[in-house]
Amino acid sequence: MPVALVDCNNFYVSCERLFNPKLEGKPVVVLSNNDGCAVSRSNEVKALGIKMGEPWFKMERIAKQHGIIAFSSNYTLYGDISSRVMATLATFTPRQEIYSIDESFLDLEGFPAHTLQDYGQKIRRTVKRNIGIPVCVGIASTKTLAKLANHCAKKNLAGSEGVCDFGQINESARKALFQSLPVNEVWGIGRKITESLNLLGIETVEQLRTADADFIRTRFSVVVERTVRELNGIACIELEQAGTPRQQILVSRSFGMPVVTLENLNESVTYFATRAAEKLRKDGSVANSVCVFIRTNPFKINEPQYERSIVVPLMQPNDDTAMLIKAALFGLKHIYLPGYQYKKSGVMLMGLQPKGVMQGELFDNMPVTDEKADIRMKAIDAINRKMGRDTIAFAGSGTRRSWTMRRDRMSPNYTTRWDELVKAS
DNA sequence: ATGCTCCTGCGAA
DNA sequence: CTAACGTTCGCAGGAGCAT
Repeated sequence: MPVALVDCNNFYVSCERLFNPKLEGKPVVVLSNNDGCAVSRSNEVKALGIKMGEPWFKMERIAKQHGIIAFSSNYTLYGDISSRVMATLATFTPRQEIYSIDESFLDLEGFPAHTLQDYGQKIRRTVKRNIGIPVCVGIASTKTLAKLANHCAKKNLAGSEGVCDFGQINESARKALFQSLPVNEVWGIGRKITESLNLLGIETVEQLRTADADFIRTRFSVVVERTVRELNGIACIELEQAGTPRQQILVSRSFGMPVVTLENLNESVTYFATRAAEKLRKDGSVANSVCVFIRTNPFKINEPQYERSIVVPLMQPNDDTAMLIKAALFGLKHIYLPGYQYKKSGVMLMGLQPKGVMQGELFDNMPVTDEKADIRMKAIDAINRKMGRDTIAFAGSGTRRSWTMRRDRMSPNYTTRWDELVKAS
């Protein structure tokens, strides 16, 4: 019954601080790709009123004023730290769901109820000692409630000291707490649904919990109905353990500067298709179609706008980079129009299925694996894994890459590159 | 009336 | 100096189509 949600505090900022302790106590922010928006904020930055997702250029003035230190996002570093945290958390439960780069659900079924608060503290201490990352723990009878409990732990509500176990608070305290929490704090209740709920007079978590589930289902959806039931302690959302492969793979980026020519778009699309194909093979899947899209900058309202995508079916379900690039470029040629300032492109692999058991209708449409291509891609993957990305690349992805994203504020890859670690020290 | 595929909207981190 | 606003994934529901 009981489940814990462990969530790292200000995760990307905490990763940066791990290798640069001078950042402790200072206002630190990590920016999204292309140094665009704030995606992780230290408590000092939050206190300055800077919101999640705020564009960097809008906060630059206040940032200079208060000495905010900004980093480009270093996903190689965060991914590596994340896997260490997750491995540590795995030792605390027989069943773990890694929900995101900085969050994990732990099944605590069978653990004595009165020991859970201490167990949560033990988890915090261990992660802090072994990895150095601060985390908060929420414990409750459903995943939705555990998320909410985690929020309370983060805000230090109900005297939680980093761990909040809803099983340990009495009914009247729980009610008061839920009445004080706005409904948008609930997992699954975003901007739009909050607006609609507010129009119906539902503004607090307690009001949503006591709402009529059938009414909520007809007025909203089965998803929101499940949320209401979960708030009442009825588990509707299963713990998902790793194993189910992805159904689609998307690789896309905004460009550091506007792109006009088909040649440059070709380069970017070749590069993205290459990255996507690597993920596909890592999953052990094949794709049956490739979607490619391009678009101008929607924030430049005075410039002519254009956005288009196209799906290119493949003859056979496939995981060969060369074939996927070919399909993507074929699609791009059809949707490209000259004369626009393009800001972004992307490649999506769709109709994914496991490579091993590609089902065919007996004779018709039987997938034939191209063994030579297979061996070629395996060799390239192995070399790039060992020697670094793009040691062997497809020529079409270019070498100057004028379109690559801005990353002016990168920290070194402390844990994955010896040379960068040495330079940093 | 029923069952599909495709597309869009929404939410999450 | 200016201009500068993320990425990736799954799910549900409705539209459109075929049967």
